[in-house]
Amino acid sequence: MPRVTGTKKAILEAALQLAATKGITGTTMDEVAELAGVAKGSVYYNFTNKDQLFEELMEQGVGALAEVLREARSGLHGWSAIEALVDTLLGRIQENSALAKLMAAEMFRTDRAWQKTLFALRHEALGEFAAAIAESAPAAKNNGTSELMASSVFGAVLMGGLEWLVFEPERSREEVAATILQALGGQLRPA
Amino acid sequence: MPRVTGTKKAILEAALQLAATKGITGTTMDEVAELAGVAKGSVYYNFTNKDQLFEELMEQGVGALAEVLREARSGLHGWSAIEALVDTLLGRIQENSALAKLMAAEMFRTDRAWQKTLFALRHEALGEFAAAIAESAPAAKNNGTSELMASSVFGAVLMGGLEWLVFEPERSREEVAATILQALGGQLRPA
DNA sequence: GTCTATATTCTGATAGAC
DNA sequence: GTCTATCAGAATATAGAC
Repeated sequence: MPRVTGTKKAILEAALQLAATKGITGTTMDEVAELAGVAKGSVYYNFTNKDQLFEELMEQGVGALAEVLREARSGLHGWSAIEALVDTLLGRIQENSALAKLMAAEMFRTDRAWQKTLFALRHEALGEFAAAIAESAPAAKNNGTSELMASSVFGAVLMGGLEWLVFEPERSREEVAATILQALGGQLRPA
Repeated sequence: MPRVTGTKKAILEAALQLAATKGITGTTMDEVAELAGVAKGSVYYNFTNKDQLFEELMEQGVGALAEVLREARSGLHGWSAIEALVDTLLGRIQENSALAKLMAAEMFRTDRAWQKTLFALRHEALGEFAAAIAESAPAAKNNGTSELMASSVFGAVLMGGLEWLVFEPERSREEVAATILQALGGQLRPA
């Protein structure tokens, strides 16, 4: 994947920022062009149509996330791997909250043109969590619930992270990471 | 809150089903009218405009959820209360997956006309989780992270529940509830 | 209360000059 | 590669008959 620069990059960035607050359907190509500082014709020169623009956006974003998670887990095992994944995911949510909002909104949509592409990348990103969970909780591995549990853990970090950034931004990242890990680490259940 | 019946009810139900798959912005008033089996004029007779229709929809849905959670927790404490809340929320997600999808998509939008209304109800629903968590994890209560932890737990159930309904519908509800509770109950962390 | 018909605005997309 | 101008269709909302 060659890195995107120049006009194309500006358009993708503008589209991401707009879609994070207004949603994809609520974002118009006119707005994208204006925020990117180019004419609408240039948007259509770089992307076939609106669907293709947002497909490429999601593909790049989720693809990069999956790669970062893979690196974060490499060499680690069990609870340490889960800690690293949670911390890394939270970091990505902080640095790219626009993409996080977009993912939360799009993750369970089943009517998109790019559904298949997104599903594959989603599966890849969740797979990192599932693998770490299978190591840490053998019971989950045996009855095949690793992926389901991975979704729960991912959801905990995503919702917790967005709660932080949107409603309690005064907290430190360390505090938020620790809080989420406590919720997942059995602190809720008495010994 | 008087229960809504007849035409108004049909319109709200149609709007919910459509918005669950196409999103609110992607749902047109023509489609709502058609699915509800009424003319568009009747939609505008019952609701001032599109925003007001969906505000009422979200208000009813999230309000009912908050009430159900309150009942589920009453009389219970500590981990038992959390178990009951998780199980009840999962049940609501199963029975009303359309609303669950809508909530996931709308929860962190900050540009909606009805943002304030939704925020208050969201806070109310999360408050049930936060209260149970404050009892169960005194540390969270002391440093004021109960609400943040509540968001994480809510996110775990919501994402886990939707993963189940959208991607692994062959599983039983009991199995899903147990899996999510394991993730939250410290099964991931070695003793 | 419900309908049909219509006004008006918005939006995705294209054509063609530079 | 980028721009301006423009079209065709869609979407919100209203008016007025029944």
